[in-house]
Amino acid sequence: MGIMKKSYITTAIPYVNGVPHLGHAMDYLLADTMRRYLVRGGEEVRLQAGTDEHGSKVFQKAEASGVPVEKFVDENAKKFQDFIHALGVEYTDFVRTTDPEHERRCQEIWVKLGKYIYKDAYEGWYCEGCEGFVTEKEYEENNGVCPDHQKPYVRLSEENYYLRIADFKERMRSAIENDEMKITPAGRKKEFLNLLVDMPDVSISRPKKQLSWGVPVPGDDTQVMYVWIDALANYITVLGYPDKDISEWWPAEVQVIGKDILRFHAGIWPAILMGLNLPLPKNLLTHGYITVNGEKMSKSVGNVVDPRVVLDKYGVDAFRYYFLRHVSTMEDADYSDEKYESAYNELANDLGNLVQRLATLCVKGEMTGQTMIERQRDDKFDELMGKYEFNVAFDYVWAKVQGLNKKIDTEKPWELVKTDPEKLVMVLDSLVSEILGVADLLEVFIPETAKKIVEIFSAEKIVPPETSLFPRTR
RNA sequence: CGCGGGGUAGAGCAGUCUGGUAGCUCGUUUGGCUCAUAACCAAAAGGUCGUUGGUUCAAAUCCAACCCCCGCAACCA
Repeated sequence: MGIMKKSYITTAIPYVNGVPHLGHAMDYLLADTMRRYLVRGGEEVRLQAGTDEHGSKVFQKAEASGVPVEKFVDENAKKFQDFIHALGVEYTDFVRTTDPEHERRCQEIWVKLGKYIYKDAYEGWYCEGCEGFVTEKEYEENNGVCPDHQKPYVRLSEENYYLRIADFKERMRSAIENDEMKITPAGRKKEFLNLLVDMPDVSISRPKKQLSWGVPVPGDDTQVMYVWIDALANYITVLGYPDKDISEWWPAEVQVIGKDILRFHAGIWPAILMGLNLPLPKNLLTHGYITVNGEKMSKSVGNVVDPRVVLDKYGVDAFRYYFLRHVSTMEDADYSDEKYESAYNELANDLGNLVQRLATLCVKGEMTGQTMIERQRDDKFDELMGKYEFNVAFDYVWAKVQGLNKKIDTEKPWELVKTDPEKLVMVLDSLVSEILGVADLLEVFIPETAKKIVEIFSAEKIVPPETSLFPRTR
């Protein structure tokens, strides 16, 4: 056996301003599915997760709730960690941007990027009440007066540090075009390449008086890092950069992101990496949004679905089943309670019932369990997983589940019990071996259930589970 | 003339890049089965593929024009 191949997978780090969201769940599920798939193929995989904890919004929110900001972010980081665990997602590394090690490493990265950073003035409309700038569009919509403070905006200019994106544009474009850094799906790649043409240099700091809760800019007491370097660098600081040689793990095999943050991960992040002379990630896997009953989730409409509530409804594997099979890996997709329930019924009817009936038949045939001796290669499955079409791959596995139900009907083992005990054993033997093969594939998507199936059909004596895998709810 | 996504069976979708008998899941109807969770299996019904025109032996697919729906300020992934 040679040395195990090593792969690194990352998830976007959520801003701890809010609570876990269905979008975060997609990040974690996709990354975890890929991780399980690679591990199944014999690779050693590190999966990063983390939280983005700086910024004035977090600071203000902590103040408003009367909690010290350190405690506030501790509590919120914990919420996300609990959530990730509840999803059955197993990360190997967790990074918090307020971790002193991360902060120190960010400062070192800033220094290394020195020659691509310059200072310039930002000029815009500013509200003295909000202590913040507004966009030109907001200015026009509010007719030049801040609606919160009834004060007219003033034209103000402030000093910011900028990262010179222009220096890297050409290399970024070619890396994306020739899939050196592959953006999936292809449509988003095109979309971003268009966007890249006009991409301006990016402001990477704020005056300290405006943004106190953040990483100080090295060598300038008056400035604090704005989100970009602080947040994006997490992917490598968690590996130990720049203290450690990270070439074992970096470049990442895949970085999972939502479609809204593609521009930062395809535009700013590669600039940082190039500035540090580090290779670009091999893949950016971009997923869509989840809508609810066909509508965009929004706090003001009040239709935000709390994933933790959904999770509690039928358990973690039902959740994973829905969001990995019935939600397109890359495109937007819809959630509704009705659809969720109907998906649960599929689990119960197709898979739960299959396990139940096959185990019962095995009792009649007095079957002993099998251990899987050799994993079968499955080219079709590998092809789909390789394209990150997880939902299609899941469909493909599900067809195997349905195929087993068909096979039982065709072979009629319950008749063989009376007529042909020898053939019965043969038939059941092959069914057991096939269901173990299916369970092996299912482990990638619904690990808890897969494990139960393996336990049942590899036991010394096969018996149906005491409680069915997915009990009916109505 | 802003940008993007979409319009295929009652519902949700695939197929469009690379033209060749229109497919999947759910639902509906009928039948089968009784090992199983009112499950499972089989068969059937159901579509002028948004509209119009063009290219072609052949168009859901390629080309052109048009119509309709949904996103694109902020909270928010």
